[in-house]
Amino acid sequence: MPINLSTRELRAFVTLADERSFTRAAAVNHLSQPAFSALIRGLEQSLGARLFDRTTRSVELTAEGRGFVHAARRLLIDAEAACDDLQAHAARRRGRVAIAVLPSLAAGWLPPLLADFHQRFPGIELDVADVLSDACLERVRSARADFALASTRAGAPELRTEDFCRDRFHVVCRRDHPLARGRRALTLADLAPHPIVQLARSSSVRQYLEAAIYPAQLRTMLELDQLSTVAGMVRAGLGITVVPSLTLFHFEHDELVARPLDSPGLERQVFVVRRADRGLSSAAQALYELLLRERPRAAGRRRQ
Amino acid sequence: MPINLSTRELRAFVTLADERSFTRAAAVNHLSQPAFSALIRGLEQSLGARLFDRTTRSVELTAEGRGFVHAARRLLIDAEAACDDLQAHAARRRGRVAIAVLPSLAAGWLPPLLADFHQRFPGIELDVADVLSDACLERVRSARADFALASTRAGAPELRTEDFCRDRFHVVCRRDHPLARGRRALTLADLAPHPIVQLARSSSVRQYLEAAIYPAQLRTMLELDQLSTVAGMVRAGLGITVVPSLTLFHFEHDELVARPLDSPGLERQVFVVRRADRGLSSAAQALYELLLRERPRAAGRRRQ
DNA sequence: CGATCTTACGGGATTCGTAAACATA
DNA sequence: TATGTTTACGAATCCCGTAAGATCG
Repeated sequence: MPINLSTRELRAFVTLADERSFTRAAAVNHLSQPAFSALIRGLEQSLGARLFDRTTRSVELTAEGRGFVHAARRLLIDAEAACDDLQAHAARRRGRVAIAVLPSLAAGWLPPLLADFHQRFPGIELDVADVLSDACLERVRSARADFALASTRAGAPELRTEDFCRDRFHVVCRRDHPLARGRRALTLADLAPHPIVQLARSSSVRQYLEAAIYPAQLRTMLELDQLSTVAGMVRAGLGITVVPSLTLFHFEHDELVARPLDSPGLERQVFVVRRADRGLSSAAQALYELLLRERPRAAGRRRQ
Repeated sequence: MPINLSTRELRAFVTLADERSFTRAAAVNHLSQPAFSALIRGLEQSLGARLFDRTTRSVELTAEGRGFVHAARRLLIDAEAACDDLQAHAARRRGRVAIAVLPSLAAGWLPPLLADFHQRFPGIELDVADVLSDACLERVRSARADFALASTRAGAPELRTEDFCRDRFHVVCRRDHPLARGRRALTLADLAPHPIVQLARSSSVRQYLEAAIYPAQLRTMLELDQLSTVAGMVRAGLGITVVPSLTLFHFEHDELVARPLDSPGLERQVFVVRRADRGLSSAAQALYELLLRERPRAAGRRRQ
């Protein structure tokens, strides 16, 4: 049967050691003097050791009590620090949120939302992993991320997947390009005659695109690694390109026009993935709700 | 109004985090399940933060609670260590006693008593300063010693002086020396014709002796620093010596005889000196009582 | 005699355990 | 339905504050 000990008792003990008077220490602790006396007596009794040598005129720590004071002070400080820390985390004054987000979302859509979040909760550390879908899932599974925005469902049973938004593909071309005229959505057939500037085969967007239109193929004329370079090439009139709508911010330029591309199955689904067995921290929950509230609505109509 | 927190609550919290079941955790804490549930609820309420996500089928820590577990475990360990330490000190299983004792007492009378003490309280560290009287008092005043056995009263008001024992002087000579015959106490007049082997003028014994017999003087023929050397000289027949009875153990030898020396005022008083404002530690009190119980009774009759 | 700690005691809040209600897999 | 948590409630306990008692300077 282990001992019981409360911070109230420790505080009483420490103040009595400081004040060396039951009357004053009782006042400090907002107790009547007899109640305070009983509190100290109870503490001594449960500890099994005298802490004070008291006569009616003087109250002094015993040698053993003198040693215990230091431990009591430290215990009080540690306990208060632990409570403060807990409360700060619960109140989102401190904490850390780690998320894993597809690069296409992380670059254009996410930054203003993170800025908003940081302004509302300046004490929260943020950790964004802008990695591909599988890496996103792995981060959540290994608890290195609180949740993820990925383009594949999670297979593991400890992960829970929910729909987040849909990402349509768009054709981007120069304003003076034949495809720039007209308002209706384009089809794969419309693209056939035109050479296309694409991302490298290693990119997930390219892989997704090719898988979605299979067995049809696009007329690739140039492969690049960075979307911003693709934009430059398209602006220079080297060709057109096809990209997910969430990356269109790379192509916002007067000389360029984006038109939606309609094709069966050519629509990338984005998911929210989180652990099924544990809830989100208070801070993570707040970011989660913000992102869900501000999620991309209709692909292609988003404006900077 | 600072928060209150008890080890009982922390233990309940930690066991629930471990067991992940109110029923099992309640059993561990020897409480009915509803009472245990109320305990946790009260803890969450006073902390102002949810600690567990509970459904009827599962109990899991919240993210904030997960952080608090570590702090709680450490707090429990620290609190228990502090209590154990206090109890060990009170029970004299641990601790430290520092005393300051006149060299004459420290060398002969003290050792067997310290051995006895150490056997009864093997966990108590002992620190004996075998220094002269003024240094003894200084050690107590500066709290480097719990108490002291000294030959001068303390002047400082924060020190309390009490009688400890009286130390008579003895004449030591060879068994074949003229002074060895007879049983009565000797007087200064008896010593006059005989050359004397003495300690150096810097020694307190020598100073005390000369002050006590002033204006009379002894016929010093040889001065030495160590009492054991004095003993050797006396055994070799170089002369006689005069020493406090408490140092007679240096002279216990078949060839030597000790006879008390009677002279007005020639009696060294030994005092116990301790701080007036604070009590002794439990361990120091035990040693204090042992030394008082075993203090040298009648000078000169003490046997090894 | 005055200041201060301890003891005595009645009232109120807290906490406990039993029993019933409620919720999920 | 079965397991496990929460709610309801009477009883025991604990704790507080007032008042009286004891003790030392």
